[in-house]
Amino acid sequence: METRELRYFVAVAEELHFGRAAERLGIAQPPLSRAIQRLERRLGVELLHRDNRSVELTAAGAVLLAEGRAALDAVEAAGRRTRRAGTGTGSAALVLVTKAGASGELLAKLLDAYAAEPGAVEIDVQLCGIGEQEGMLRDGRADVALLYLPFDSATGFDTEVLRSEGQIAVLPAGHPLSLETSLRTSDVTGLPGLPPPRWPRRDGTYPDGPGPKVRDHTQLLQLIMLGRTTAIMPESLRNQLGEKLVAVPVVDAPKVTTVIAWPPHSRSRALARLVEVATRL
Amino acid sequence: METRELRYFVAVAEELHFGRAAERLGIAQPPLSRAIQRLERRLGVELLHRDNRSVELTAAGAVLLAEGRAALDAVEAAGRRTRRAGTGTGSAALVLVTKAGASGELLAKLLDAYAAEPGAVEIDVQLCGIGEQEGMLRDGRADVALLYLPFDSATGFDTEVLRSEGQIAVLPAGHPLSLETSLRTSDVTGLPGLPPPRWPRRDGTYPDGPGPKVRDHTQLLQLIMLGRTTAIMPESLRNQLGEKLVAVPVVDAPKVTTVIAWPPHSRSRALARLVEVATRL
DNA sequence: GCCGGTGATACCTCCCGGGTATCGTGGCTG
DNA sequence: CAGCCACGATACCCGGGAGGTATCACCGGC
Repeated sequence: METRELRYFVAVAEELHFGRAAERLGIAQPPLSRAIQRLERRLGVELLHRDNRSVELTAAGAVLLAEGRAALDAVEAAGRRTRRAGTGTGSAALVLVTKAGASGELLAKLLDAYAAEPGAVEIDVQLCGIGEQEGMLRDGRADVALLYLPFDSATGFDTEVLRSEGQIAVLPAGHPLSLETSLRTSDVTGLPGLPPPRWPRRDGTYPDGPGPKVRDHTQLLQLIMLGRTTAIMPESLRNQLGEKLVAVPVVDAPKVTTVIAWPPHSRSRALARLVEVATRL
Repeated sequence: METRELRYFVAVAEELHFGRAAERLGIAQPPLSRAIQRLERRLGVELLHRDNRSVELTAAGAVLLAEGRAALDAVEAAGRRTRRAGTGTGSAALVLVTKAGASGELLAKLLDAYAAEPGAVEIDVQLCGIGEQEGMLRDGRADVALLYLPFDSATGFDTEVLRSEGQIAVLPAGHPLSLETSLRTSDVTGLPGLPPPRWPRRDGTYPDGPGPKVRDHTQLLQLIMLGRTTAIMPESLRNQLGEKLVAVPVVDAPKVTTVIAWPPHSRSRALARLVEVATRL
């Protein structure tokens, strides 16, 4: 199976429409139809059910969509990482990705400690939005990531645990609950007039609900300050809170584990060193 | 990057010889040379250093070799799993792979429990040699595996722990140590006249050393019975020992953990059910 | 019944993958 | 030191297939 065929199939499977898929791929519709037919013939499997009015995935097609995406990511990663390894200054630079707005203190310590190592290479730190890190690691835009379980998913990566911490509720100063010394999750989520914030989904849309839409942490803190919402977050963010905000430990919230994650087949010397430094912190 | 180019590059990188690589690929040498040149030009990176007498990998080439193998496995997996999903009886059969000679008792319980579930699909059990399981899971020949840590590596897979057990030393009956109630690793490995067995490597060759070559567990037990070697193995294999063999716990040997492992992007209903049943055992 | 949208087919072109023949270059050997 | 040989690169040719345009076949809706 060639990657071109996979790309074509994934496009059609996502659009469920040959015309739009062809447009997205920058080719005409007939070659696309033929390519899919050939693919089906070669695999001996019906991938799409064409109903002369609508296109839908068969069970086999759903499998190929999931597996094909993963395979395309792997191919893309191979290209990107090779390019980076070759065009670099000789010693390949590493790309580390972490969530924008996450506690920078751990990252700063890691970068400092690594830079002090002999033979340290340049590390390119990329900040990205919620849930993007896994994709970047998978398709080669990044080599290593700091992930926060259980918010992020580290499935398919090798990981080392760096830190585990509790969570705090962030409340506007003066709120009745801000006088408590500890809270439970249910105390915070069910507050009348303080609905939980709504984070964007991967496709940029927001779930329905009464809470305010937020895109990042500063926005969120601002909204809490204004008394419009409240939130539960890792306790290492406590020192990023301003004057008007109060943090109260939430005893039954799940622990947040910070891990350093990398693709399992990585064999880079620099990466191994970075991970080693991280675990020694 | 097309998979054909990746296959070509991996062949050359493994052979470090264009002629042999071309032969292995079933094409002539000139097209192979051109394909590699084009790949290098497109990536803008030198992958191989041709010295008019020898071919060697550059740093970027080494990266592409590792990443390319992974990508090719992913593409192959996509094809195989799709084929299986389509040509099956409708409800896709799962392929479970485990080491030949491993304790079958846990597997039997798992298969029985799963078969009793409503909507259970047929499970094809494949036995394979040492260290082959990861490859089979990676390239789609299998969907799920029973792995034994720390012997096998589960990096890159999702896993659930099924069991953890100690290890025993297996000695010929009558051996002085067989009267002990517990041993340490160093008691067993340093025995004069009882060198540890040699297992084949992935390429079929054996490491050097005095011990006898073994291919599987029955062979190994036979050799222990003959007083030619001795071995340390998980205690669940105790009930496979015959008359002439004695098992003694090895207190400082690492615990052996049996896990069920599957590729992280699997979304199959049947697989999820199987894993759920396994964790309930 | 006509129209519009959709995927499939027919047919053409041209690029590129693959083949054979040959060259250029070094290392090895007699 | 000359000739040979091993090996990758180059030159040139051919055929298949990828991609384009024009058109058909089917069917739902007004």
